[in-house]
Parts: sequence; structure tokens; C-alpha cells
Amino acid sequence: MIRVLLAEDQAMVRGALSALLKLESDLDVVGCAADGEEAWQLTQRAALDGNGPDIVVTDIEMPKLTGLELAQRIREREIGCKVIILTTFARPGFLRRALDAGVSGYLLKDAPAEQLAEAIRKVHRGGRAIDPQLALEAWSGDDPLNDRERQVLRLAGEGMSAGDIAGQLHLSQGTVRNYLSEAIGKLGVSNRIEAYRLARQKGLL
Amino acid sequence: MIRVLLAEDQAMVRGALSALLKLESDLDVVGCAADGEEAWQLTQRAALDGNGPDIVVTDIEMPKLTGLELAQRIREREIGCKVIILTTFARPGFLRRALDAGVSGYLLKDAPAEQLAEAIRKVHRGGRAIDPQLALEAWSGDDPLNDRERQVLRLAGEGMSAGDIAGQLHLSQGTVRNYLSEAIGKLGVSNRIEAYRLARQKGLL
DNA sequence: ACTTGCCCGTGACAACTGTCAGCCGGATAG
DNA sequence: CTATCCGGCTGACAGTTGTCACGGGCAAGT
Repeated sequence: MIRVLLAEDQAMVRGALSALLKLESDLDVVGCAADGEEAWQLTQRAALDGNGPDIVVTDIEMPKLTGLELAQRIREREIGCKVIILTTFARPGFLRRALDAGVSGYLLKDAPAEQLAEAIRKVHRGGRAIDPQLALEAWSGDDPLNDRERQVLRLAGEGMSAGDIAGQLHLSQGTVRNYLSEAIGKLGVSNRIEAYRLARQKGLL
Repeated sequence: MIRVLLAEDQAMVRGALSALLKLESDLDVVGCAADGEEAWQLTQRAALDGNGPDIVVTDIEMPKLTGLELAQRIREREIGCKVIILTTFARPGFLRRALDAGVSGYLLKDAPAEQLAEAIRKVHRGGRAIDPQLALEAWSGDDPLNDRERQVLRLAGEGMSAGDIAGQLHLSQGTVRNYLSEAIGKLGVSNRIEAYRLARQKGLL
């Protein structure tokens, strides 16, 4: 019996995926989480009790903690469970960061439903399940942005001013503007809005 | 037995929803479509054979034919089956257009999974199933923005400067800034980025 | 110890943004 | 006809943004 934990913010989709996996006799859905933070709590707590999930299937874009951050944390704290990313976005940057975060699988929501159970089994056997089309693209374009630039850009994209961002990240306003300027330059655009859009589109956020 | 047809472009989600509905003993998933056009073909053909679906559950954003267009067509050709929209987007503008197209239900993918089956039954009995939170907004929050403000905001949201926008719309730079200022004020935010995000989120663009 | 690189910060400057008060011409209505 | 509204424009002002040059601190290599 493979123990699976599901993290996905859209309740309807979460419930439906759960129903899908419950049809498989060798899979056991031991938990569902509506955001990354909840998934982390559940995983960690269960792991301490010795009945943690074998596989975490997670979306990327979720409130509080993204799927990528969740994967990273699971690896850092050595929880010992595998992670499969299940997302809408075929962005090379996402896949790359997912691999850096040590995930074992990366599936698209566009893929046929049967692939999910198959991927879970494959990963559980110690294999990897990476969408083949995407795997190719991932090593072509490279990611110019560093962590700070990403953070700052993300906040700027939500409409925060340099001052706001500085407050939130405990930096000075000038530094924030420098990072933004850097990011704008690296991406070859002319203001923060375009930088945000481009970075987002390329999956660099 | 309620006959249901499912239209949703993401294969994984489509399969999962299908699994979810198959758990209900009084529901029968008689077809799945990956886009609006396919859903229309299936619905129409089955209707001619006298075994058309009672309910079509459809996403909005799909290739070829959107869920809204599908709903409209089903009503125009008097197929005689009900439509339930199932979408990510809580935009009052979408709901309004959906109602105009004669749909019987409008659910969010954020809603709990159980609601889908309930909504289907309710609509089959002749009722309506509109997300209550959304229903309020749709007729309360009426659109504060005028055409110019919308245009300008849309372009600003793509990263264009006041000067760029002025060029594109054949206005003066100052006028563009005035419109932006107006829009920012009406939406109660503090810069163009937030204004864009809010307007977009409310479906006003 | 010395470079090299990175992170964070400063100060200054030009450009852009957001706000406001007010002008003009056309349409509409009383 | 005149009053009023509306779309568009202007000019001015303070605040924010984008750029640049530069300085200090810290870590890793050499």
C-alpha cells in the first residue's frame, strides 16, 4: 500500500484527484491539504509518528507555501518521502527549480489521468517521472535571477512600492530599488511591471 | 439516473472529476470532452439519437469554444439540456455573462468537491446552483470603470508607460495619467499595478 | 594576506507617476 | 439661449522609480 498525501488549493480539484486515486487498490490517500503550509504540517507530524506518507503529490501555486518550497523543505529536514509536482504550468524554470529541490516527479495537469497513478508507482519504486516534453526544454534557457531579485520582483508584482518591499524584507529602500533595477536589466525590459510579467511567464518566480 | 457530460481541457482534472462523479450511484458520466467544440459535437449528436446528456458540466476557458459560448449554443439550438459552469474564476463579469447565456449553475473549483454532485442534482430537479458569495457581488459591485479607464488600465498592466499608452490610443500623456489616476481612485488602491490586479480579479477588464 | 565575488547600503540625478485645479469645445437639456 | 455635463487637454507639484557610481563587510579561494 503506497501512502499518498495530496496538496492542491482548489477544493474541487483536490476532491476529484482524491476520488481518482482511491480507485486504485494499491494507493492510500492518507491526507489532503489546501495549501503548502498545511501539507508541511501534516507531513511532518505524520512522519514523527512513523506513519508519514511515502509520496506527496503537490501543486505549485498555493497560498502560504508553494509546492517548490514544500519540496525543498521536505528534503532539507530529511523527512524521507518523495515529492511529485502536479501543475498546470509547463514552464522550464519551474521544472528546473523543482529538480533542484529534489522532486522525483513533475507532471502536467494536461496529461492523461492514468499517468498520475503510474507516476506514483514509478516514483515509489525509486524511479523518476518527469514529463518528457518538458525535460528537453528545461536545460535550454537559463535562469538569470538570484533569490533576492526573485523575492523583490514577486512583491513588486503585487503592487508594493520599494518602501513597502523594504519593510517586508528588512532591507533599505535603496537596496530594493537596486535589486529591481538589476532584475529589469537582466531581463532586458524597461520597468518592474514588464519584468514581473516576463519572469512569471518564464516560470522564474 | 442523471446523464452527465463533462467538458474540461486539462486531462488530469477531467479524469479526476469523472472519477469523482462515478462514485455517485445516481449519476452517469456519458461523455468527456477536451474542448468546447468536442463537447458541442457530443451533445448534439447524442441529442439527435435521443440519448443526450441531461446536464453538461463545463469549464469556461477552453480551446476552440469557451464554456460560455457552448452554453449559448446549447440554448439557441434548443437542445434541452442544462449547463453548469465549473471554473477557477470568481469574476462577477463571467457570472453575469454566464447567466445571460442561460446556464443553470455556476460553481467555483475552490468549492468543496461534494458540491458538484449536489449542484447537478439540484439543477436536474429544475433548480439553480449559483455560488452564493459570487451571486451577491455580481449585482452589487457594478462596474465603476468607463471605457477609457479600462483601456488605459489594460495597457498599463502590460507594462507600458503613460507615454507609450498615449501613443497607442492617440491621447496626450497627461490625459492618460489622469485616467490612470481616476481608475486608481475609483478602485481604492494606490498605484497602477494594484489597480490592474484588482480590476482583473473582479473581471472588469 | 590578497584577490574575487556577493550582499547590502548610500547618495545623487533624471525620468516617470499620481494628484489636483482648471481650460476648452461639443453635446444635451432646460 | 444658456446651463451643465463630459471628454480631452494642460501645467504644476510632490513622491516614486530606475540608474549609476561607489563603499563597507563577509566568505571562499589562491
